[in-house]
Amino acid sequence: MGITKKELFTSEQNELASVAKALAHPARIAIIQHMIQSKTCINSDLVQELGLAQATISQHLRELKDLQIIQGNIEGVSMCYCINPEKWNEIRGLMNALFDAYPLSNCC
Amino acid sequence: MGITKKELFTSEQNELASVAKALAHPARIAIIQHMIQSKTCINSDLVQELGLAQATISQHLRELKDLQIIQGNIEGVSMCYCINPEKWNEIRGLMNALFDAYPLSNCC
DNA sequence: TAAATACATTGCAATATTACGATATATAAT
DNA sequence: ATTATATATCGTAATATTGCAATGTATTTA
Repeated sequence: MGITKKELFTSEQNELASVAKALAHPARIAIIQHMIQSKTCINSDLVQELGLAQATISQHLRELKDLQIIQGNIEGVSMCYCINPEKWNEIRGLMNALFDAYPLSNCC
Repeated sequence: MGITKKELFTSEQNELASVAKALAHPARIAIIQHMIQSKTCINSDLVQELGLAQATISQHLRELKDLQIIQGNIEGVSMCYCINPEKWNEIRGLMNALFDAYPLSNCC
C-alpha cells in the first residue's frame, strides 16, 4: 500500500505525527536552527550553508511552509523566511504533552 | 535519488531527525500513548486497539525498538513492550533544546 | 506429541520522499 | 529593454515507507 491509514487515529495523533514528519529530516532541522540563529533567513544562504541544491532546499522550505511552521515574506529579490511563533508554540505544546504523559518509571 | 544526505549534517541534527521520524506516524504515536497509559503492552492488544494488521503493528514496534525508544521482554507466549526511560529522557532533552532555542519573537 | 496462541519475518504492491537538472517567474540593476 | 539575481516549480530517477497475506518460530496447553 504505502498510504497511511489516518482515519484510524485521532486528530491529535495525526497532528503530532505530521509535525514530527516535518522535523524528520536533518536538512529541515538545520533550516530551522539556522533560522533561529540568524533571525532572518534566505534561501540562497541555505544553499551555501547546507550543501544541497537550490531546488532541494526550496522543496524543504515548502514543506515547512505548508505546515505553517515557517512563513515567508518577499524582501525585494530574495525571500525572508522565519518561524511562525504561534505554530511553534503549538507544536511545543503538543510535544510536551506527549513527553510529560510518561511518568518515567512504568517499565515492565 | 530518494536517499537522505546525512553526511551534510551534524550528528545532533541527524539524531533529532531520526527521533522525529520515529514519531512521524500516527500508529507509532498511538502505540506510545497506549504504552504509557496501560503501563504494559502486548502486540495482540494493539491489533484490537488500532485496527491495523498484526504484521503492520509488529513492523511499527520494530521501528521503535530499533531506535531503542521501546524495549521488549518475552513474557511467556506474549511480549511485554514498554518505553525505555533513559532514551525517552534523551529524546525529550533533544526536542526541548530545539524548542527552547527559539526566543519566540524573532519574526521578520 | 499435537494443536493453539502470540509474535516476527518475508515478499510484494502501492504510495511517498529525497534530490536535482531544467525551466519558469519576478524583481533589481545596467 | 536587457541582463543578472533569487527563488519556485516541473519532471523524473532512486530510494523509503506503509500495509498486509503468507509463512516461520517459539511457547504453552491439551
